[in-house]
Amino acid sequence: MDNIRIAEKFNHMAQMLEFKGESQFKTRAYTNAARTIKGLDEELQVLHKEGSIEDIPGIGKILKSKIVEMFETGTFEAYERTMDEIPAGIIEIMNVPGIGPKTARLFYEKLGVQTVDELSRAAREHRIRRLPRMGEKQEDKILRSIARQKEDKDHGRHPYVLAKDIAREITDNLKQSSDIEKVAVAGSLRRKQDTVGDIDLIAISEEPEKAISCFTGMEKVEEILESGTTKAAIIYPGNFHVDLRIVSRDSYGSMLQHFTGSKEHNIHLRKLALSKGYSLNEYGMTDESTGKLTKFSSEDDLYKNLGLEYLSPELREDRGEVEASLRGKLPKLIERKDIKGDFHVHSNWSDGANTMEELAEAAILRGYEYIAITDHSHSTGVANGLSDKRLLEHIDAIDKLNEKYDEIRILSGTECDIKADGKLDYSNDLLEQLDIVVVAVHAGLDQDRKKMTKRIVSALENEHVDIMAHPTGRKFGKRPPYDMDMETVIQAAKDNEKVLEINSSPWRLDLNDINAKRAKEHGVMLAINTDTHTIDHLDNVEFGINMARRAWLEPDDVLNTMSLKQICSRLDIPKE
DNA sequence: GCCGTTTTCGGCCCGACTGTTTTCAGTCG
Repeated sequence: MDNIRIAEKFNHMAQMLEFKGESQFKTRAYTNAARTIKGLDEELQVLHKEGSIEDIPGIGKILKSKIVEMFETGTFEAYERTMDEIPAGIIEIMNVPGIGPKTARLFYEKLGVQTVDELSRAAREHRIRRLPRMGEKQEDKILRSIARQKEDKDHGRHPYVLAKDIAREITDNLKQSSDIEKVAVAGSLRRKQDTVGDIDLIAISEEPEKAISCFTGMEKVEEILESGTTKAAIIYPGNFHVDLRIVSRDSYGSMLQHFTGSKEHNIHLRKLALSKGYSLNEYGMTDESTGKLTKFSSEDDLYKNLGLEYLSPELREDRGEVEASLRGKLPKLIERKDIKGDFHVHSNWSDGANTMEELAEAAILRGYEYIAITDHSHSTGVANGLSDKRLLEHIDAIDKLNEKYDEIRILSGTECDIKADGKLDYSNDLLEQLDIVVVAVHAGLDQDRKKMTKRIVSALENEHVDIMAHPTGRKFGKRPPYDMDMETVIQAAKDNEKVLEINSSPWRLDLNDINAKRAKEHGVMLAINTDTHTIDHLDNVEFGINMARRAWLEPDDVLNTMSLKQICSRLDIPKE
């Protein structure tokens, strides 16, 4: 049982308890514990051996005993008992937007509805409207929600890069309006999460109702979900749920902070405010004893008033950032200007679109000191992987290219396949001739956890290997991460002094923030690579940096912030 | 179910919008 699975069980338990009508505080305890566990830097199994599970905030005696029970049996008794009490489809019904535990329970008790399909039928047959507090509109709303959910394969989440473009289009549109003074992106998009559920925008306007109708009246709006005097929500093409909140100038800082979240971060701030005698909301801070409201026009002022250093949006996940800020121990997050090169780039020797020259020139344009050309190895036949003979020619071609350029050093490399048995695609004799060896898994992705973990670890034990590329193999909308034990892989990287990649492709972002943070905590270095296949991809480094910042990475945690000189000495590459 | 330099009991973040109501419960973020 790893942390992710334990967190999932607790989340599921919380939903079942909600349905049963248990105390909201009890269900919240499960939800909080699940969230905390997901963000842990250590496996609970390890913490258990150290006897420190109960030190985790939000986990007390009872939840600890359930975790231990899961180590032994894969589940816990209360969970199984609750599962028996509740029809399996109920949770799915609660996941339909607009339907919460109370409504799901009402449908179950009065109509016997146990699945989403049965709910759909009940709505079509107009049986819903006969229930208390239900009507025609509710039936419509439920049917639309179910339809939207069905056509949405990605469970309402969109890759950051797509959401960013949509947000740009909408904010550009709103800026045209004379009733809107300023528009800003908030929510998970501003926190630069790898995927975002919906797009949150805030706008300053002295004419809120005009601003709202400008938003809901945009040409491409597919559906208006809600439209009030200060807030509206729409569906935009591509199944994007977009929220807009209107704010006056003097509360802008409070509102931006509030709608940037995360929810958990905000809850933490409000508790902190309460402990100082203030109540915090999206309009400002109210002194509990005098009732006086202080508004904040900037986020900076708000954080200062709470006794905190300014927190970058990427950190606002309640993963220890508030405590770190109180102690003045916030990380100095990595920035794009810190990046001095790229270690994962493909040329037209394998499946890239550009020549080595074009790649070198593009890297020079971006101010890089070095770039590694890492074409595929022969097992990846579909990508025109290099045979042993072509790899030697590849090395020669790079040598020649280096004679041409003074501004940049081109490193000879490979993205070498880790075969199913953990052996590498090239012999050690060949690998030794390269400046840098990046390894990756591309085939045989359905191996079981044990095999996959062993396969990766044995590659990391090879003395010539430098970097493990896209370590979990996930691709948004295509495939989940392959099954492996991240704890063991991170430990192997540590023991063998290997670097783990943050792959910057917006469809991969692998490692993600949580795993990258774990790697850092274990003292493993990371590389932010782009996996470039056409020169434009070099700019995807922006997305990798987003992940790195969310993982609390500082320049010293990242290999490609080093100068060429430092890289040569670390990787044992001849200087000329 | 968790937690505690006011508390081992009694708290647990805060507000907008909708649909159905004639004052509010439910949901969401």
